[in-house]
Amino acid sequence: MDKAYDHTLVEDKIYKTWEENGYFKPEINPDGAPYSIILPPPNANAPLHFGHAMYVIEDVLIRYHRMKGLATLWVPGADHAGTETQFVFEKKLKEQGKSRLDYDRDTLFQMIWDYVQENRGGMENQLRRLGFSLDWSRLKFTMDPDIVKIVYSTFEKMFDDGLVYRANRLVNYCTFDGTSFSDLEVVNEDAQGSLYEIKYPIKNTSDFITVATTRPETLFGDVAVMVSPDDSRYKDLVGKTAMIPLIDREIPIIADEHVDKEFGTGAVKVTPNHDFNDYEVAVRNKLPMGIQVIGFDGKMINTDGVVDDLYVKQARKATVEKLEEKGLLGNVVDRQMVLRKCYKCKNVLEPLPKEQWYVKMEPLAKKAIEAVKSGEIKIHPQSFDKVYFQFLENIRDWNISRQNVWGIRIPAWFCENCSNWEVKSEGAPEKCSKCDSKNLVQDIDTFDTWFSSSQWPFATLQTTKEGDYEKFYPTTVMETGYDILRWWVARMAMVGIYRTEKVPFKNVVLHGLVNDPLGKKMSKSKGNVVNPMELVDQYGADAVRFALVYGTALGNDQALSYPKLEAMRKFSNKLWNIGRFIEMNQTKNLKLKTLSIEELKEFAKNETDREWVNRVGELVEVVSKNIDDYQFHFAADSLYEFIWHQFADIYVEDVKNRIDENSFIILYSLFSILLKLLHPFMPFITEEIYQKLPQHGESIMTSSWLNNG
RNA sequence: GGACUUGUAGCUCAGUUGGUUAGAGCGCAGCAUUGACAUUGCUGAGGUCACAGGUUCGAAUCCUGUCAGGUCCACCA
Repeated sequence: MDKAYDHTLVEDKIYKTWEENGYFKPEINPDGAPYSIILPPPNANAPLHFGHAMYVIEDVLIRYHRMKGLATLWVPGADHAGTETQFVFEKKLKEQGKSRLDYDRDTLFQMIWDYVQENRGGMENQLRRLGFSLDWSRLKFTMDPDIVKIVYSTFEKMFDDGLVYRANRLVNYCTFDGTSFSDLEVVNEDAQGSLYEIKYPIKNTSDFITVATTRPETLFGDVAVMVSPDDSRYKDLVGKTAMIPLIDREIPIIADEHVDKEFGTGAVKVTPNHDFNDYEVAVRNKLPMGIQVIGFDGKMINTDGVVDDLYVKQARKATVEKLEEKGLLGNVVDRQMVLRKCYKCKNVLEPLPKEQWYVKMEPLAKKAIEAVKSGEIKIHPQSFDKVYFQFLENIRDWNISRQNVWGIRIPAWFCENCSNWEVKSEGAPEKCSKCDSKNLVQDIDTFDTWFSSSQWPFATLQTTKEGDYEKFYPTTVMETGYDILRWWVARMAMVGIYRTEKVPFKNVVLHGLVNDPLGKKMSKSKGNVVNPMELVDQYGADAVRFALVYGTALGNDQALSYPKLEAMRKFSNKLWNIGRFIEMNQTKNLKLKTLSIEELKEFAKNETDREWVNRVGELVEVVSKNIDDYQFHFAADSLYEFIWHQFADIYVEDVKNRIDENSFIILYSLFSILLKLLHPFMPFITEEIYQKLPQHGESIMTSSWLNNG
């Protein structure tokens, strides 16, 4: 063995051997009980970030259970990531001076498809470089035809069950990305704005009613002015007619509970097409919805020529100026307000009326809540179950339509003759089931990516290999970052239970975020993103893996620590040199032979040796228990402290001075056991040492956790 | 407004059902060693465990409150 461990000579070579020998497949333990994890599918076209490197936790679980003899299956996959990918692709187009609007739907889709196919391999090889023992023979992509088929059948079933419906409501619409979003994709941001007072003339009088608004440009879509029912100032005006300034359209003055008489002027304009609250007010008071005055391209429409074709921001300025000219503008005061922004492009979202597909969530949520309350699904750490319940208990219906081209197209057809919607999972319907018309047009929208990913556990297992679903579903563990508990985990629970009548996973294990060395969230815009692969190059995959697990309790965020990475690199070197010490002594004609803990208890005659046999025996228990309890940092900490500061510093130093045939066999046996205990965390170096020393099996990966060999 | 989470050594963090003298890595000081160790070993300094109460034989740990950071949810136009 070389004097120092060099990971660059080891890792790729070993991974290749593992993969070629089929060690990642559950079939290597054909008689074992099933243990399964579905990898949260990374975005197919993007390189991995540190969140993905945290999947090391899954590899620890898989490798540990594989060594315990279970039939372990870890299914890799890739996500088409609709909005994300189209966003990235459009940015590329923009660099070439193009936009999505320059292409027809099919061409654009094909371009993105090619782009994603080109990039897919990169992400997959990065998962390999991290040493993840994924069964690549079962690799799935969210756009595989068999997956799409399942997604379609779920949609059709939901439609038939009345859980999917089409409704014309206000949606969160991004006029830059050209699509609507669900409530989860809205980012609320505090901002400084202005509250404008605007005078609305009262019909047939010279009086005004003054409303306060942050959005003067939407007044063209007003359908009423409202006041609080118990506001004495306006009592006489309720029931009268006001005139919308600049266009002199007549609207009623109404009273509604929604109004806070202390706020602003106590009078509010009602614009149902451009404000969520106003929409509800209109429904409640049976008011008309009025006209849409902001288009889907972000430009004003239907303003009787006053500000038509101006973008919202310009329109606001222009409207205020025109109001001022006419003497209809009152005070303008600064106002702290909340802007609802697009999570992706950070522009302000417009509430706009649009017909979309919705999933009725309440019945689904009920069962998902029950699954956790009954303990059928366990969340680790448990404190996150509150977030889960909070989301599901207050859930609103889910808008699953996206106007992205990149995505799974919704299998719904509109009858242009009778306005009926046909939903068919297996190909276009020949004719309308209501009126027999053949004039059917498919919805151009695609599914929210999370709609397909909500089906991932059963969709993958139903399409990997014959018998997988029966054997491995429900999966044992779903491990992911806590940041997508609501986006993904809760939705998988709901849709999984709906489709399979079983929970999709028995345990949810949530890890924290990896922040930059200063503890700040890594983000491209801040420019503080560290590529995990560079650290793998520098420190080795084992050191990176161990550093991510060591010293951080499950579910807690961690700051990336270079000193810790360096410490773990040194730890691997320490391990290497214990191996080297053994190898060197072996050349002094000492026999290498490995015994199990039980055998060693018989074999060890002197008291010191017996004590160390017992201590290693205890460590086996501690590490096993901590992995069983998802307390990975305890396991890692115990291993680090014992191997270095007990085994190497004390035991090896002691044996050194009294080495003989028997003590050497004990030393070597104990070391072999330590290598195995460490293997789930540091797979490459433990394999390399294991194979450098004789009397071992062909791979530590497939060796037994408790029995030696 | 509601919820969650964090506050422990100079820095980054562990601290498991409350239980001797509160730990690790890095950093710092001193000594030793070229050995299995591109080093390592030994010794040491460094902590009012955010603050204030309370429960207890005993609190970093449990309870209440305060302060500070972070995150999420819901929000008055």
